[in-house]
Amino acid sequence: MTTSDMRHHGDDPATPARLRRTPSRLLSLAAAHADRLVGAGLATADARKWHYAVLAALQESGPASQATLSRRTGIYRSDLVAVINELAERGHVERAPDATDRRRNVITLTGKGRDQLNHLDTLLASLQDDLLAPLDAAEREQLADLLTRLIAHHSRTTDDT
Amino acid sequence: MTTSDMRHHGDDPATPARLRRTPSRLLSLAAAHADRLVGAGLATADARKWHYAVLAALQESGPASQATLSRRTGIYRSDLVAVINELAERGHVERAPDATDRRRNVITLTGKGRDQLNHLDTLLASLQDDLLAPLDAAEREQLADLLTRLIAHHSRTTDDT
DNA sequence: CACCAATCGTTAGTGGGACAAACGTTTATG
DNA sequence: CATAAACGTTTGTCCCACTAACGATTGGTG
Repeated sequence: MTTSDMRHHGDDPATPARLRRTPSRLLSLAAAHADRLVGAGLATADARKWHYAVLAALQESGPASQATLSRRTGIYRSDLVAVINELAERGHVERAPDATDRRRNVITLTGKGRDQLNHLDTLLASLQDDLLAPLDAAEREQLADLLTRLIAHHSRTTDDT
Repeated sequence: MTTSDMRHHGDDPATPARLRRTPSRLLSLAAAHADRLVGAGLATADARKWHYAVLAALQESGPASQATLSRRTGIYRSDLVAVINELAERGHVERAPDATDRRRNVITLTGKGRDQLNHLDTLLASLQDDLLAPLDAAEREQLADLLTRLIAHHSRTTDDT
């Protein structure tokens, strides 16, 4: 096999013009590249991106219930169960019933979890740098800004209080 | 249920600062919004995004084998089988054995397929417009440019000829 | 206080997307 | 002619987003 069996789904020879510059497609492709990149990087540290999200949330706001973590990280509470399980297995987090509200579990960051978080912080920083390699500082700012605005706009769906 | 059972995974109250501006996360979120938006829109027309990709490829370059379509659209050849099945069911495409190379199937766009493509073209255009609503023309250009460069950069992986 | 609604953690399941592996068939090449 | 490669297909894996339902618990209202 000279040419890789299937190339990394990058941009191919004769991609239809209509697809080539479709914004939603560009977003998907870029996100896919980003996901593969950070996914592979985090796998190095026996972690997935949700692990990082939970650890970061715990450090920044202290112990929390799973429901709270779900809101803070955007992880569905259904999926959070598995994430907490994995983190608990690795000793990065502790799950204990909440004495004051027995419906809840209190999730606490352990010392080992804090170490892991520090590790992931530096790892993530270098991965983001790889990801944005072709862009200079100003362009990185621009991209972050544009994406943030897109997201903010589309987050306003079915809003009620 | 006053507040939706689970909000659309948009940006939540107290998202950790570290996550808030992480480029890979912004990309994923924006892509997710985009995917949901166009996915829902295309569902209206009983289509998925890969349908559009295949139809566009066929119209722009004429009848092709599945392998060729795979290269042009970036769909894995394994997954393309189902896409072609769906398009064939709907009569948008015809699958016939290639007389000159009996390993291949020749996929041909039908009249009905061309109609559907036209429909999807206008539909897609309006969806892209919804997606980019918060950005002006110059910013849309910028975004497309930045994403294109990111993608181009990361497509160069394991290159050999 | 009794009742009902809401919240929480959890299990199970759906559907899409990206991808690997293997297989039978067919074509190209040394 | 033998072997390698290409093609279409099936099957299966992994991750992500999301829905539905349940048992246990708590809070609010009449």
